[in-house]
Amino acid sequence: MAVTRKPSMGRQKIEIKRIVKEDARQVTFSKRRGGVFKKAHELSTLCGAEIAIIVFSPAGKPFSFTHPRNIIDRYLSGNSHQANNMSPTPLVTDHREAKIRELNREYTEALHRLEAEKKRGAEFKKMMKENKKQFWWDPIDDLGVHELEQLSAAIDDLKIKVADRADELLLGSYLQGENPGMSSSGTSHSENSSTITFETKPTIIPNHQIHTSSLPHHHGYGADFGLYGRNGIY
Amino acid sequence: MAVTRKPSMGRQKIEIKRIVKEDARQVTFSKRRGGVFKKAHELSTLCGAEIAIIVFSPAGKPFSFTHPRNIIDRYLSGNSHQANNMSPTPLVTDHREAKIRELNREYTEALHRLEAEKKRGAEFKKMMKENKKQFWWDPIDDLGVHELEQLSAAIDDLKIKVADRADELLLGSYLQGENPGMSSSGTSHSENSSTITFETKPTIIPNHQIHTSSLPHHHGYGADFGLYGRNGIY
DNA sequence: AGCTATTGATAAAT
DNA sequence: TATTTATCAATAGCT
Repeated sequence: MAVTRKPSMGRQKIEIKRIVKEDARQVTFSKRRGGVFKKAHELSTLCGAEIAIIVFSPAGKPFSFTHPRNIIDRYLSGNSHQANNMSPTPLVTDHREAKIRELNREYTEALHRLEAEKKRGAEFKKMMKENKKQFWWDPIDDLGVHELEQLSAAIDDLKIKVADRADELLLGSYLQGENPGMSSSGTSHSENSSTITFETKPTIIPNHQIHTSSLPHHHGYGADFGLYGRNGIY
Repeated sequence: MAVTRKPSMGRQKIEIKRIVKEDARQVTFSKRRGGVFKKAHELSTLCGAEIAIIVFSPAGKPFSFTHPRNIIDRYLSGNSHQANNMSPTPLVTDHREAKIRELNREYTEALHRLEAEKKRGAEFKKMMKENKKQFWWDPIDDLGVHELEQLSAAIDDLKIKVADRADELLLGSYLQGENPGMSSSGTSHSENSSTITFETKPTIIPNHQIHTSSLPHHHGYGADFGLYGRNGIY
């Protein structure tokens, strides 16, 4: 029954000017943000370039992409503490570090929750799998991969966000002339992180290398730029 | 002269992996850098989003793009002076690059797998829909997606919460020695006014100019960017 | 979220 | 490094 035709206008040319319709703007933001991040990833991969991007959605939500990821871990791991004895403002520094610890706690908590959610997801898939015999083909393992990808991206986002902010805080007190020295280089201690799955390592506070994830978000080293959060400084 | 016209192969599909040929890599970098910047510009213009990008060419030259222009500057002008004369440590750099390649490989691999999985998943869904009557239960449209969506929502909440908290911390610590009369109580989101909001307060002095090197700078769109050179933070 | 028709980006070749 | 061409890839408008 050739009922409704669905030719779709396809892509139409648009002018590059603010999209007025709130709804469409948000949608476009999401789509294009992904596009920019993807392009950034390709650029860094193809050319071995280091790149970092931070973008705030029209609603003020922060997103970031960096490649490669790194450095932040060291700051979070606590290596920087030794340098504090010559910080310009001990009180402020202490205060900041307290904040950071608190942040880490929240972060860890969040990761734990995510871990739980993840388990639930696994259970679900397992359940599904038990019924696979009824199908001529078993798609179970593949289903949800797309969703999981999103999950992974979300987790990475979270990690980066926290890391970035914490890093910013640290930089303020850490940069006052000091040499990190870092004798123990953070080696990839990761148990061969699988590709797609999300590795949630609830370990940020300890003093050693930590999380590594593999999807879209990474943090660059050296080129760290900090900036005020979405609410600016007002 | 009607020479044999060689219509050019036109664009060919390429794999996202490090381009070995030095020249080609540099050319691609230039082209794609421009592409990414353009995309960033469009994103910010279309959606009123704020964005900052910093990228180092394979040769180590820094490029940047930001919109609005001064987000980064504000941060750097207040904190970063003197941050860049630290040891670059070539050894570390080499190690880093190796690490980068490894990450890239894993990432690309992951993407490929995801793409394949997605495709298979889609086909399966389609097939299922056509034959769903044959099964005692249709897991595709119900469970899987629904569950995962909830999960995703939960994650979003966490992300927002943590990000908000981080912002609050950042703001708080920063203001400590600057503007004590600032209350962060109702800093939250206003339903709308998604316009660019980063202006408002030029806090801190335009100490300005950290070291922008001799940037072969941007695409002309947005702005400039300060940063700690790639060796800055070590 | 998925789908197409189009526009836009760009690998090759010059 | 810039231009041109032929394709590939991103995405606007819908559902």
